[in-house]
Amino acid sequence: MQGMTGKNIASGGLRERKKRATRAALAEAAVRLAAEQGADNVTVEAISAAAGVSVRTFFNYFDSRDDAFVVIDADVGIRVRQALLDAPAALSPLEALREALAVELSEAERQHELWSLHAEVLRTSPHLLVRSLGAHMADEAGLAEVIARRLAGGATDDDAVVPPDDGSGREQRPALDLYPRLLAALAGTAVRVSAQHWCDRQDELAFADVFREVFALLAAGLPAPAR
Amino acid sequence: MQGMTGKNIASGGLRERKKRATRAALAEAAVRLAAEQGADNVTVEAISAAAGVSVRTFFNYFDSRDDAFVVIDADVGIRVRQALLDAPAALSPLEALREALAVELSEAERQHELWSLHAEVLRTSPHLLVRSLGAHMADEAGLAEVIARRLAGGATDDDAVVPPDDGSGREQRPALDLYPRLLAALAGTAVRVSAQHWCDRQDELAFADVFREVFALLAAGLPAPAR
DNA sequence: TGAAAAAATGCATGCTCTGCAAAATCGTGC
DNA sequence: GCACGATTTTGCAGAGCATGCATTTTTTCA
Repeated sequence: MQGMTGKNIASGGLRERKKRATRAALAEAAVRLAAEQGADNVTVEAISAAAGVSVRTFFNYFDSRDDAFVVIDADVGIRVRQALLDAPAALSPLEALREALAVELSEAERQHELWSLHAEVLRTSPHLLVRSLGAHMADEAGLAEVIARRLAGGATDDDAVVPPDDGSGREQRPALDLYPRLLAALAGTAVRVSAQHWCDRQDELAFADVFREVFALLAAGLPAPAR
Repeated sequence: MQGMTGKNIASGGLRERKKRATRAALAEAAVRLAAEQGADNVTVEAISAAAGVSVRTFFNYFDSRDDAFVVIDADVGIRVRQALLDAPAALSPLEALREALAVELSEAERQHELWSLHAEVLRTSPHLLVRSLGAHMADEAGLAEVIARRLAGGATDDDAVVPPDDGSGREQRPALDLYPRLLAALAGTAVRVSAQHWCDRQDELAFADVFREVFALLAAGLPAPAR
């Protein structure tokens, strides 16, 4: 494996691919085991064994055991933000938001079985549902930032994806404006509500369609940006 | 428990009052300690000691250490739901919701210092912020249920407060309608966004006022119920 | 006051999570 | 191919979290 002189294709080096694989394996193992025997009865040891790594390695990938149940796809947040930045300038912030999320949700529906199990796990252990909800909303902050950037006037300087908040909380940010936050909150709300609704009537409708409907309902009243 | 010589006044027996006090003491101790030395460096032992109870007792009140940082007021959810049920029938669901929450937020502002500390703790440890956000949203489900009841036609049969979801998840509920959920989600969103905004411009504005403004912005577009 | 109910406590136990250092693996230049 | 630096994995030890159970203390009410 030497001649890899120029191979930073889609996924990046081999090392990174392996990391993604390991992470995905851990997350999937966690969800499957939890669906079988209940999340509370699944130890980190069992998850690690199922994924073929050591316990210590598990904690190199997840901050806590519950994270493995909650964070199925670690960088969905990054992808959405990137999609927002890449969206054609002609789209209003709301439209761009709607499209970016709809695409992401359609993608998720491809792995229908895994997400179904995930939903079941969350349904049977409210403790994890709370964590999941919280995790979703943590993304809203990053979303608001990107929206603010877009509103501020494209700022196509680099289009480098905004990294997720490192969580240190050190850096005092310049007090985000209200409107971007409302947009982000609305988007998050739409995702959440449609997820709930979709979970109830599972298989009857396409997730993305439910989402578009809910999004439209919520968005109908938001005043247009001042610009 | 038949005698009960007419003493179930506002606070209910002495026993219950003591429990509330202990719980409050633990929560306050947790927040103060966390604000001082960082949440990560606060052990359950320290919290328990500060509140004057044993470690084992701590876990009789909170399911986990983090809960003590997050759940400052355990039954705010119950109060809001009760307020919704008690609200005059003349008010639209949105108005009732807005008033109930505004009252609650004003109450919270009375203990301004404690909430300030709480906000600081959440700001400095994102881990807890996620939990807090999740906890808020767990309330939305209960809220949606009460709203649905109100929409369904008052149903003043008993006006007994709806107990918080026991979290067992056993009972398959009859698939809540979409509209109540949207209303609940909107309310939760308003609380969250206004809390964020208020945290940035601390002391400049009254929390309740920010909330009303945000609520109005969000509500402006929600279509009226179909009935 | 005395008995029943509820709460607090101590103890034992298993699991979670972190820091540290050694071993295995990967990426790269030669 | 091979060696060297960088990254990742792993084991181990230790602190802290969380729960079940039996016991003691407190509250309630007759």
